[in-house]
Amino acid sequence: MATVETRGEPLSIGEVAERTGLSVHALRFYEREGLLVGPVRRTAGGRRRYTAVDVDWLLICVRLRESGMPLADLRRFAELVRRGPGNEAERLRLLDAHQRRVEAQIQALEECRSVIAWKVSVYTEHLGRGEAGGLWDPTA
Amino acid sequence: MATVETRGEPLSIGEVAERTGLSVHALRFYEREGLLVGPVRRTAGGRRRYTAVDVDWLLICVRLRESGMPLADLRRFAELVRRGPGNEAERLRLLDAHQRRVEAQIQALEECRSVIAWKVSVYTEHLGRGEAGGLWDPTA
DNA sequence: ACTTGATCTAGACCTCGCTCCAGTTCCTAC
DNA sequence: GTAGGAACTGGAGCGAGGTCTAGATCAAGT
Repeated sequence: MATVETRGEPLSIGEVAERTGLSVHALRFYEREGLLVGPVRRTAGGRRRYTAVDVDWLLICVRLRESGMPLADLRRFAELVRRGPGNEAERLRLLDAHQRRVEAQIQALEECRSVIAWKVSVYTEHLGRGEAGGLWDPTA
Repeated sequence: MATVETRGEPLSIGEVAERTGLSVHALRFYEREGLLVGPVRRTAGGRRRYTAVDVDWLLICVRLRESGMPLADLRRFAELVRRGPGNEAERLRLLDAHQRRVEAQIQALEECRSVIAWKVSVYTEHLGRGEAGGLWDPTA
């Protein structure tokens, strides 16, 4: 996948924040919450050093979150991955279920869009007619 | 619009809850928050009696909320409508801005969907090959 | 009359997903 | 060696959007 150019050098939390769009706070929070697959490496001084793999995982997390997967599910998924091979079927079920939810979401949004578009057109037309009052108001 | 068959008879809060999908609690909450266009009528005994117009407005609210409009914006919109004619341009701006957000949202979701679909296909293929381990794991 | 169930109000409480703070330590540059 | 910025931990706080409780009232059925 290699979605992000990291040239093998580990990244600081700030750099990862930039690359993923998550805040530094959120990154630490995700870690505390067990949303990462492995423990993040540390420098001698205790600072986090993220690898490209960490970042790729985070980018997936971001997509899953963006599409409304709750942190709890994300955590379950991370656990499965952490446990290693053997549970791929379960991971697939999880993803698949989420995919369906996303599709439902898109459809719902499209319905909303058309309702809104209709309303927008009602107003546009009304204004186009030069404020000719009388627009059926309470719900318009 | 007449999205809902009400035959002119006012409805109780429970009936409106059924028709709009909002909970009875949420309906009272919305009212307190000034999200309705007019004050809801009451029976002698103090119970709310919703008209078809109220319900239509609520159905629009539901769509706007479903598509992520914050309650604050919904309140602003309700206020504009409450104030009566003359501010249609502002109402339009509000709706139009929201419409754009919805479109952006749909696009974002579609990107998420395709990322997820890709991941689903990785797993499906992997499982299809009969558990032939070696799936690049940490992010898979 | 009595039971049952829906509604009423005011306000406390809840979940989610961060965000921010305090106080400290690390590191880089001058 | 010192200043200044980034990162560290643990825990408190927050905003959104409801949800729920308590205790009372209303209304319909038997």
